[in-house]
Amino acid sequence: MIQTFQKFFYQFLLLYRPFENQLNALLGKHGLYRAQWTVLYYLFNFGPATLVELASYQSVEKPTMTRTVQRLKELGYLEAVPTKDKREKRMQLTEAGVSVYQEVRLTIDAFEEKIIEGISEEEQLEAIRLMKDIQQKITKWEMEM
Amino acid sequence: MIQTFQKFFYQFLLLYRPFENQLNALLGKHGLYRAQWTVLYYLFNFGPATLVELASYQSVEKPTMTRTVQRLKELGYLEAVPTKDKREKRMQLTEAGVSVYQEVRLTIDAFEEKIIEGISEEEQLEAIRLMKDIQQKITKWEMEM
DNA sequence: TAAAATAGTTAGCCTGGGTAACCATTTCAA
DNA sequence: TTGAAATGGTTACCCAGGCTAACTATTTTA
Repeated sequence: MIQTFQKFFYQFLLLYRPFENQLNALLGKHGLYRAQWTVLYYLFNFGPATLVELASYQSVEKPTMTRTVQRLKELGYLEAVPTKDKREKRMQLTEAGVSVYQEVRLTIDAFEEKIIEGISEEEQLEAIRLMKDIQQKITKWEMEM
Repeated sequence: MIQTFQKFFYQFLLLYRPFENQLNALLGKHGLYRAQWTVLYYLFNFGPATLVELASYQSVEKPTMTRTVQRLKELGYLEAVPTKDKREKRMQLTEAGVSVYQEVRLTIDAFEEKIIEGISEEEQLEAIRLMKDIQQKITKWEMEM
């Protein structure tokens, strides 16, 4: 007998691929990729962050984030902000970074608005809550393992 | 101003990585990966399918699915069923495939049940409907591009 | 103050996406 | 009815973006 939660997670996986494909297609026009985009999103909305903060927030390992950040730095979208602790590198968006984010945001907005059409704000908020909840439970599970 | 739908899709991306990480960790104990697991899931629940059907359902290209299917065949979990059309290869689970699916299912169930704890069946069904809806809209968007 | 912890990097691996080009077979239209 | 187009599948090869292991530099702590 097929359980509802099994369907739920299968559908989650099914949705991911076409979403990422289209996202990358749109980002590609600006020379960006998903992994870079989520870093821009984070820095634009939450302000400066260290590599460890970014890696932990996005659930990837430090070397993965090092590479993503390096690419964004090469593109001129990121710069270091000096801190007391000489080990850490706190990063923030450059002017170019802010303006490329805002420009790309328009393209992505058009896409996201289109595909979420017909779903009320309440439902969206409810879904966000649900996803956050699951994510927290995964973190808890990881710690217990 | 940060929009609700922007948050929604960012949270979606944020949830994907830790979920896939844990899924792969559990599957790894049985020598499997996410891409293979979703094929087992499909064949177990929906019965035999051709490569094109699988690829289209999971939104990947044919060569990607060819590779995934080949690995499952090497593991002895898949076999071809003869059809009229000599071009196509319709695949189904072998006995070993069925029993490995059922065995692994237990591990995954334990994980999925734990992390969806506290979310009612109604909410889950609602979320499934929502994700299916978005997926359809992405397909529509792709066709219009 | 020496050892442990933390921030970040480099090197090298692997999964699993993709495209291009191809073969075999089937379908369709002139 | 048959030649062209469409379809199912494969091979070869490229690339993003995950990972671990091992390292350096700095800070914290016992």
